[in-house]
Amino acid sequence: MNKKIPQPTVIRFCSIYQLLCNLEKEGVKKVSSAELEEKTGVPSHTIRKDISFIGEVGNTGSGYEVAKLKQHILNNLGLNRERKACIVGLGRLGSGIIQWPLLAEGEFRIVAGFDSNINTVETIKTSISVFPSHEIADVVKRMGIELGIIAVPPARAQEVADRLMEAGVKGIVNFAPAIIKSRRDDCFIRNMDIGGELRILSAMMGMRSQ
Amino acid sequence: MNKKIPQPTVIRFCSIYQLLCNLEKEGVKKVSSAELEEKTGVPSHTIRKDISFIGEVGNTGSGYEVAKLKQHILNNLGLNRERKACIVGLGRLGSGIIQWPLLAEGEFRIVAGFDSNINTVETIKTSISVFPSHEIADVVKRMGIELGIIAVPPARAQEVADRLMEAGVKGIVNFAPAIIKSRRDDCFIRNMDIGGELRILSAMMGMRSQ
DNA sequence: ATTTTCTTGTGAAATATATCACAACAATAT
DNA sequence: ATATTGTTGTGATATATTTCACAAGAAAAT
Ligand SMILES: NC(=O)c1ccc[n+]([C@@H]2O[C@H](COP(=O)([O-])OP(=O)(O)OC[C@H]3O[C@@H](n4cnc5c(N)ncnc54)[C@H](O)[C@@H]3O)[C@@H](O)[C@H]2O)c1
Ligand SMILES: NC(=O)c1ccc[n+]([C@@H]2O[C@H](COP(=O)([O-])OP(=O)(O)OC[C@H]3O[C@@H](n4cnc5c(N)ncnc54)[C@H](O)[C@@H]3O)[C@@H](O)[C@H]2O)c1
Repeated sequence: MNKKIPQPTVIRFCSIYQLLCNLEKEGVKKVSSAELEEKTGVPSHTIRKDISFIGEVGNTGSGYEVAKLKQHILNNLGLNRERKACIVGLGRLGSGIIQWPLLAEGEFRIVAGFDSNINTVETIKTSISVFPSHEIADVVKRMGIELGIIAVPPARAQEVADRLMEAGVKGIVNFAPAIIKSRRDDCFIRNMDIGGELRILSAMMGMRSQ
Repeated sequence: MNKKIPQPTVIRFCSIYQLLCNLEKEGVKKVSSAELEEKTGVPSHTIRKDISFIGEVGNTGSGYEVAKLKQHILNNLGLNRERKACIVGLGRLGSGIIQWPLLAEGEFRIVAGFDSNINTVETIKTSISVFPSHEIADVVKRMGIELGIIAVPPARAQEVADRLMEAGVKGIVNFAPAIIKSRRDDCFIRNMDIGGELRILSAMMGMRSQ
């Protein structure tokens, strides 16, 4: 363990973590790599290899304890403290998302919203604080915000991302159908675009092989 | 060209396609692999290697014509005809998504919605047809629907996916925070979960290296 | 006309990831 | 007690992907 964890492994861990949360809610106590394969489609030897990067945590002969494996992933992925997030763009999508200020299983909390339209800022009804977007730098630093969610029109996405990075945000989820680039090697970006996902599916369908 | 296109290449093409659409709207006519690197962060040699899988399309010395490269990707990814999609789960998220029946740049059209709550089906105000979810198999076959979007609670996601696959859907975008598995090798699944994306960012942040 | 500057396309090499195969051990059955 | 079955963890191997390096050709400059 403690070697560098491959990126595909990190991404699978995040899926498996969600699965473990759901299993725990169902009252499942133990799970084997074969059962995880059955539920995720990821081959059991890949799952075991993944887990080997974060140390021995299973029981030879009887598999993994759900709670223990979950906690182990939590610790190794740095999810064991709540991180603060903000959202930029309070239109239809953004104002929907802030209705769930707690995200994932409570590992993230949206604490601030921004919009360039002062009218939106003044009239929106929400439980979190909202600000005009020229206050991004101030508020992000003051509140210790580490993550940003972008829900502005595509043509504005890169400039908003640049501002968030400038303010010190270290991770960005972008909902705009625009490819935005990290200009800092200490900030990571994930794009979430339903159109893009449909294109990927469409292309895979045309090639008949996962 | 015409070899099997690697999956990471397919995914990058989908990003680059969106970028080319946006560039075209801005009136940009030509672009080089170095400029694409500047805009996406993907190294120029990777971009050129990717493009080499779909044949020669650039001009030595002067780069790529935006319209031509875009069309070339469109053809090779099988995006050159509109595909029909349906959405299952017409709650807050699902009823929001059907307000945009045309997705991506018009390559996809949502033509039907389903919900298990008959009251929702009867009262929802929308321009697309809605049905109780026991009619999934019928409607999917009748309308020639190829893609499904899942927006039901996580505990219901796998059963809905199974029904869609049974009905003949070949690609699924899942918004529920649940890992769902394809039980058929001719159906592909993409999960879109903001919580999962935040976890991935969080993990990357903890490891300081993309 | 000739030189210089760009740029693509692609085999070859390097790196990263996934798969295999099995020793080691625990649980269960006989 | 012993045999059988089930399961993990991990080196070794195979496969996939990325990066490199440069020939070849077009455009621009001189
Ligand atoms: N709504 C959806 O279901 C959906 C689906 C797919 C993609 N998207 C994408 O998500 C993004 C948001 O969609 P939407 O429907 O909420 O759009 P919207 O037009 O309703 O809202 C955009 C908001 O961003 C604000 N804004 C604009 N420029 C800004 C800036 N520079 N700084 C801060 N705020 C700014 C606007 O004032 C507005 O409130 C868009 O990029 C859209 O393409 C949305
Ligand atoms: N709303 C968001 O912004 C958001 C954010 C993150 C994740 N999600 C996820 O997206 C999914 C939908 O969220 P939502 O807020 O729209 O939930 P919701 O409760 O508002 O809507 C769910 C809808 O699904 C229907 N449904 C339930 N079981 C069904 C079945 N078996 N077949 C067909 N329809 C069924 C319900 O009748 C309801 O209309 C959930 O999994 C949620 O966790 C939503």
